[in-house]
Amino acid sequence: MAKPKYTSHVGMVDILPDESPKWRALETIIHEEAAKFNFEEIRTPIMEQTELIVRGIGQLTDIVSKEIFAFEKGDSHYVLRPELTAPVVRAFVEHHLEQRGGSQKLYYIGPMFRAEKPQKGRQRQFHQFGAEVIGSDDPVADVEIIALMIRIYQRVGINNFELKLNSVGDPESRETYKEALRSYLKPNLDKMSELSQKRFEKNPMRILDSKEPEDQQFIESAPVIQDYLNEDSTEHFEKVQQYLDQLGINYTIDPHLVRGMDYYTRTAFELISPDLGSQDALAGGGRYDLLVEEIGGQPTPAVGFAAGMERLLIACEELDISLAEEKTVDVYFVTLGDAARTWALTHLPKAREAGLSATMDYKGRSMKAQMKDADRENALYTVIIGDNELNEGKFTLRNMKESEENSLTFEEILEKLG
RNA sequence: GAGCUCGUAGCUCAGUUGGUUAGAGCGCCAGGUUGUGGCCCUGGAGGCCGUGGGUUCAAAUCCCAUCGGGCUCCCCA
Repeated sequence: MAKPKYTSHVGMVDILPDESPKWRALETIIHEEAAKFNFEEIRTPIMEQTELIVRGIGQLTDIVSKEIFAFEKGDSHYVLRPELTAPVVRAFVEHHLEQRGGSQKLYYIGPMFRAEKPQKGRQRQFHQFGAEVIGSDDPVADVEIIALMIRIYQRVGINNFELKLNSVGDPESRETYKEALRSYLKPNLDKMSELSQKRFEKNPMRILDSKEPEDQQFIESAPVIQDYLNEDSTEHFEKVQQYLDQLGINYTIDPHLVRGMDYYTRTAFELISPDLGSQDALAGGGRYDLLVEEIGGQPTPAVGFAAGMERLLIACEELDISLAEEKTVDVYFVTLGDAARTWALTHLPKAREAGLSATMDYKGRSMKAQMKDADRENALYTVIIGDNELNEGKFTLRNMKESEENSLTFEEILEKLG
């Protein structure tokens, strides 16, 4: 096929009319379930200051080091947001949302941008929904976040997934653990992957996440963080597990689960789907008790999740779940002649005021073509308007499914369909 | 950043060891029915065979490059 003159950028895809209904259906589910959990929606700009994202997510993370779309204009440094936790926290601090009292329970839906090579379940512009509880360090908040996340998948009809859970500790526990990890890894460091060697000093925990084959033997018998958690973190982690048990939410503890953003503390979790192939993470999240302060606010504990909408929709495809029903239009005005077209144009608003969806042909085509169009548009009814009908004030109402016709006044038609 | 693979009509794809005007199904438009959709029949529009270069009397077909898609590694949603 000859390439069109203009195309969308690599990894940035159009959501076309045949696809948009399922997106809208998914968004409706997210809004409804978030509302049931009493979360409020927040919408932040697509672009943020580079410094916020770098500080918030971490200089050494993959996201910041190689996946950021950034550019300058005048003195301002812009980035297209790669995730929304840091921006939401920025908004929380900037607008003093803590003054609203209680814990802020916020959720969002929107596009994110990461400059990666696209593949299945990975686009450069992709969409996430997510939720954050800012201002509580209670394990109840962690569990409510997880419950909301899972609830949305269940509403959609996706039930086969695995929840992986870990605690990455508070700063104190983490330092002790990192030291233990370093002394364990050090003797063999030269046998490990280049990537792991690079991470050794600054972020040795990410080594646990490595998939490099040469690293595996060392990772397997590495010390686990659970043994280094202090009393507070241990208790928090146990409470989270206890509450999940009480809610009947299944999970597996994965001591090697370390997430890609530096800001996580204590609870970390991921939702994995066997229906996705290589990019199998449906959603992920955790607690980030230090981020608010890092960004310039008062020390404020928080926890949240983010979920990939494309991946959710891929899972739906695999599971034959259809989120949206076939589109229909209530009534299609079929016109014969100019007088009929004028009549139709001026009566469409009346049908719409009566609560019906209503349309007509825009191209002055033959009756047969109009009927065909009405069929293609899944019109429930057609109203046939010609000279006879205009003279008598009665129109032919055709039920397209039953192929039955009645001769009725316009008022009778509205009453019947309304 | 690395690897594999594929680019022929709007879509899904045929195209025989290179050989005349490049095909099918679906979709689109129109007619068969001068006021009736779906089924059927007939016809039509629509392709510089991704792009550029090379080999050859001759290239959709062979070679090189390039761009784009898909998949994979890394990492993440």
